[in-house]
Amino acid sequence: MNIRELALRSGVSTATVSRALNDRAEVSEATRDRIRRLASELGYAPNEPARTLVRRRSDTIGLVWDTGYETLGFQHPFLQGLLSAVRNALSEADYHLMLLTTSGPGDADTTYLQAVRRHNLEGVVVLGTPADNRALRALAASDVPCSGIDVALSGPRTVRVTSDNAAGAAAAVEHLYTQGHRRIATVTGPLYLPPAAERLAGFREACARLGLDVPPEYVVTGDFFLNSGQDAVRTLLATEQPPTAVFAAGDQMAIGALHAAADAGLSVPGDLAIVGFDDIDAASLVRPALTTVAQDQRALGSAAVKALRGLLDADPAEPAEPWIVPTRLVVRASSRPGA
Amino acid sequence: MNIRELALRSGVSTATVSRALNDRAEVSEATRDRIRRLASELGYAPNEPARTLVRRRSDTIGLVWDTGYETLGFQHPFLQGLLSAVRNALSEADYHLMLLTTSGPGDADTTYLQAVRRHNLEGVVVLGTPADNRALRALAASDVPCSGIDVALSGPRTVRVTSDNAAGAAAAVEHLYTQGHRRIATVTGPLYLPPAAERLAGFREACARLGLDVPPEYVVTGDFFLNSGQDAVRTLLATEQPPTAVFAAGDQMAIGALHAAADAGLSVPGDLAIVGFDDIDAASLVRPALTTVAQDQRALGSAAVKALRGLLDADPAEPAEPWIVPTRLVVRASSRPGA
DNA sequence: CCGCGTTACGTAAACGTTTCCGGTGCGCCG
DNA sequence: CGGCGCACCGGAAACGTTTACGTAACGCGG
Repeated sequence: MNIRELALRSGVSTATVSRALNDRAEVSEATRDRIRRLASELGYAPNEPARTLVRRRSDTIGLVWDTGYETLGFQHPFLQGLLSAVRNALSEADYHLMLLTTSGPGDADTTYLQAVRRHNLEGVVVLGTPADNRALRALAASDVPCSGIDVALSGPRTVRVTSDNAAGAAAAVEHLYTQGHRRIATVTGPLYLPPAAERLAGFREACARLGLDVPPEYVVTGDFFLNSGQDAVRTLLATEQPPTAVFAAGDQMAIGALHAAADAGLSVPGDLAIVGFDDIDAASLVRPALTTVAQDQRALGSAAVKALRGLLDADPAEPAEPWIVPTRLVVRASSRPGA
Repeated sequence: MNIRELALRSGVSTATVSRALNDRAEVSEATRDRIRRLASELGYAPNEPARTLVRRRSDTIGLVWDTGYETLGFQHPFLQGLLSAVRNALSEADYHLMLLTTSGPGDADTTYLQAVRRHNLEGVVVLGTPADNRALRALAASDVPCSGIDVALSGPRTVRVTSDNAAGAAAAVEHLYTQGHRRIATVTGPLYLPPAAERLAGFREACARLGLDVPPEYVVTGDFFLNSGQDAVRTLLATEQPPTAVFAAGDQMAIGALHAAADAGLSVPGDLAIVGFDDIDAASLVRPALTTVAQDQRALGSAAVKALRGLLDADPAEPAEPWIVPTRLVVRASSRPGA
């Protein structure tokens, strides 16, 4: 069932059918309706490859997400929600989605780019992948529009969308402050990662604004994993003036902090309040449930495709400015004395 | 840079170039190498839409995954690993991956099918989506090969791949038995879901084989969410002969069980041992860490594409039998007295 | 030397669309 | 009533491949 057959059955030419299905003006309303009805009756589906061949655009964008769990590095805490959000935002804008891969690490360093060119992709969104990937750098350096969530691409047509890490961290501090805490420590992520650095900056800014002293030993760097949070709190509790609250820049570390507090015989939040970042699934499952700075996954996803679409019909000359989406503080038992 | 231009620069015809790049035999080794070198020099990438148009196959399979977190029903516990595994297995087999969507709930009930036909997809794998979806049923009923992970499609060319739920549950029971437990209860998932039913069956089989009595009140049905596990254990502890161990058919319910035990002042695993199923991220984060029946996500993913490929070049007449991939018991503190 | 099989390549026809360039009718203004 | 614009539609050329078919050149047995 192709357009020719449909044209025969409708008694018109293929040109008219094409115009009818694509809502062109040069076709009478009567024949348009007739053709459409017949098309859906016969279950006609236009052949996309043929369309993109002649139109020279595919209405398809690519999705780069290549941190398999095999690479034991940083792993994005909530891919699932992000992916869902990106998918929905794209399908609302009538785009199709194709997953990209560098098949194997030792492969050519242009694989992403190759795939984009082969399929006529109009842009890509990059998700939770370390930016030091060779193929990714080549892609960003090209003229392909790239929108990275939590990853800073450097290239002529790239844009970064991210949560407002600084404001989120600041909100955490303010929350602890209003709960009466004055000695607040933090455990950070690896500071070469932009989100980790921004969260620390927000922490410092809020403390300064509130007039809180932050002695050097109150800032300990972790690696976003559970153990580093546990270790950090252990050393924090061994200081002369232990903090009464700690802000962990990631939920896994925050849960590690929970464990360290329990090991020390401290009650949370009574003796030590704890706030995390991300709102991963486990945050609401642990006991006490974790207060945390939630990232709005849906907003991140749709911002990423909005940013990408902006890139698509923007002047390639002017650089796009980053998209910052707000966070939301979710107060749970780990910081709420009443609970 | 298309094949014509490449042919001009190579001094041969487009036919020869095509043959050289596709490893056809009717081309001399010398010219083949020359053309390939030139192609990679010029950064030539063949136009996939044009290829699929003439070859009538796209080398692309679709991925159905439409349980947004918005539909508050059952959500697959570990999409991330599965997706990664599927992607890797497919790219190793030189297939491309396209994400499908039914844009909106009230849409036509043939959306998946439409997308498959439009893009010439050769098959789809279905992931963590409730099977009562209209669009999904229409897809399964068609002649499109469908491989479902943890979802039983009914149609002429469908296959289901799943963990060995029964054996996994049995392994959990055996483990508890060798730890000395004789009064073992279970909290199940919704029994209309195949995995939940199979896990219960495995539980019963193992108990029978080991000569364990399973009074009716030892089997309580939950909904895979945390609260149901907590409630279940609360009622279990209120029975005349409370169990000394409980097998929860999902990790979230197992964590709920952990909470209920803590609320009752019971120590885990001393007073009550707990085993879960799935090995979600949180399982290793909670305290005590959860013993659980881990599903092998990588194996599930690659089994799904193997099953699909089997479907592709199998006789459509004979029905494919399901693929069962083994589970692995991960023993952690919640069932190990020594810890 | 003729015929024939094989190897290596070229010619051109598809694949299913979209769109440019027309070409009908028809109404309407002058 | 002639001409002109407009609304509607058809013919055909693209888009970039693959591949069936044809055809040279060449080796080789008879």
